[in-house]
Amino acid sequence: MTDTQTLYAAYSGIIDTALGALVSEGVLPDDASFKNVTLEPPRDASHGDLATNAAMVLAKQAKTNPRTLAEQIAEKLTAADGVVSADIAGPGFINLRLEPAAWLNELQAITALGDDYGRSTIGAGTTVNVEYVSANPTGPMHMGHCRGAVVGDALSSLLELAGHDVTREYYINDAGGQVDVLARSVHLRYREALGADIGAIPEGLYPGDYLVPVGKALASELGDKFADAPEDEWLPVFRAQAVTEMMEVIKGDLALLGIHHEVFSSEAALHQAGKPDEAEKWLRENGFVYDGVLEAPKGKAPPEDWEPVELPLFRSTQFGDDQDRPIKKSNGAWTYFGADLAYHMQKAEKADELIDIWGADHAGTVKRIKAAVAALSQGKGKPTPFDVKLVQMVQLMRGGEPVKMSKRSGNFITIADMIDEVGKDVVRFTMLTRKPEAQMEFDFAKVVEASKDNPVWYVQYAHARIQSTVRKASEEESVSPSDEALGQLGDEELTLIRRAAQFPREVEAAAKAREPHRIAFYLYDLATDLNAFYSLGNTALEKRFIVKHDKGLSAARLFLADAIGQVLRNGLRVLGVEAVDRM
RNA sequence: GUUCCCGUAGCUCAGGUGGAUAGAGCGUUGGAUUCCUAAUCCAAAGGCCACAGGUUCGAAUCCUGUCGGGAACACCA
Repeated sequence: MTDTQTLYAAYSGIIDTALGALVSEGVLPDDASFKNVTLEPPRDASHGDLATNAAMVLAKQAKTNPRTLAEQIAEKLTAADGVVSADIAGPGFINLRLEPAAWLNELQAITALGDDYGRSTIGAGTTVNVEYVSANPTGPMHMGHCRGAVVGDALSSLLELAGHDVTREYYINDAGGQVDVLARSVHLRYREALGADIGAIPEGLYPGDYLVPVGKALASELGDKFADAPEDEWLPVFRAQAVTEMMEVIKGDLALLGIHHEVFSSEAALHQAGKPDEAEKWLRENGFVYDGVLEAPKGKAPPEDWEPVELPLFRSTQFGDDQDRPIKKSNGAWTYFGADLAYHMQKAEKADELIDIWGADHAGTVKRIKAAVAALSQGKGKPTPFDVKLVQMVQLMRGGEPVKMSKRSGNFITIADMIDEVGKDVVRFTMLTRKPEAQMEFDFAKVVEASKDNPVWYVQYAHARIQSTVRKASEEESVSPSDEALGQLGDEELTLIRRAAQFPREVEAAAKAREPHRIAFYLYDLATDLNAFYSLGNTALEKRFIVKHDKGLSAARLFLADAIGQVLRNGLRVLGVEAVDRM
């Protein structure tokens, strides 16, 4: 092996070669598909080093039964380099036993590849646009935005590691009614800054103190020329200014989380560029948009002012939606959906694939936007895969009690508050310790606990332990180990190496499934193995990483420790969590 | 009423797009330290994978229905 190749990649290749040989021998058909063939650790380590389901998956295509095919595959595999034996077990699994050096090579691969260990090419350089956060620019980020932000960012990093070219994008909703409300709220603060007595903030405006400085800035910049002017004179000015200020606030909050988007797209700019009109024109020509009358809302009392009106409707029912959806309002303005549809068309022009991360409260709009992307991208001859990931609610707790929040008074828990209290790493890691589509609790007391019950702490602790050990080593112990020394590593070390070797597979599986949380769980398992091995040294001095009077063995163990540390770092980097050296 | 998500050990959760005997942590019980970081480790007990059907060599995983929990059902964003 001249190239540095990871173990699973190498043996996947060997299996492909064996299967290829069977194709040329006519055992398997020429058009056999190997796509469901997997190579994985056997259920029980005593079965061997690697297991493949190839025979079971391909039996049908070979028109034979799994065990017969398994024998033919096993024969080829036994002859392969580095394979000691290939046994058939259960319904047709093939268990491979490897020469011990195979695993030791993996350690060398980890060290040689360093930060690139785990990097994959399955993404094949395709471009993926991940849109996440996209919080309305009306105030600081609060708790509700946090999970989607972290999941989107970790997913982006994961896809990059898996070989995709990722664009992180933020959609600024700066065109709807809520930014007018923002502008009015700022105007009030502006008058306040000029000395007016504004009294209580009226119902329907944003009451938060964070607008006070914006008002002050505008007062000193503009003087009092808009203090008593009619609204239509100052509204555009205040709106633009307020959105700019709020985006600065939001970018600051995101930076606290370690998140940086490459692209910020403005809804207002989209309108100015006439994108929604373009989209509508195309959709009408192709029969996806027609003028029609909406049905009254079902299942609950219709709004008092509801009356049937003819609107331009998008045929989302063709794609499984309950009803067709309006792209324009009766006053002629675009609906959010109308603009969003054009926005996705714009994104699809620049990327091979789109992913949106949304809060679960938007679940009801998934069908229509997926329908729109399907209609537009297929129609334009470039079908673009598009996935919407919904992140469920986070319930904030403190010592088992729900944290009360009142959005009305502007007294909500901001992301800045959270990070201030528990730190960025804790927030990020904790958000990734549950699959996103399940609801979760975030307990301020629990997440800072220093115990095995707290995954963030536990994983960082494992890394700090390794670093501490490495620091303790003498110069002769810190050298590259000889082959003989590496050969002294036994079963207990192998358990650890086996787990480490899973990392590249874990990255690929997580990337394919678009599930960054798997990396968090993997790291926890790796940390468990590390701590288990480390503890052996508490009762048996000869099992420590650093063994007195045995420089060779110490060098081999330290080499192992270093490799595990490298894998922990690589995984934590995907999650955007610091790998600390001391705790 | 409709749509979406969830239902796995007493509790909190994993479970690699169908594979071998169902996995962790907490809690319970019993152990381990001349410690390179014990904020740790080892072991035991604990399961009708909500329920009922279906698909096939094989289902916690896929399909249908039922029951529970959550969320959303504007021309709002």
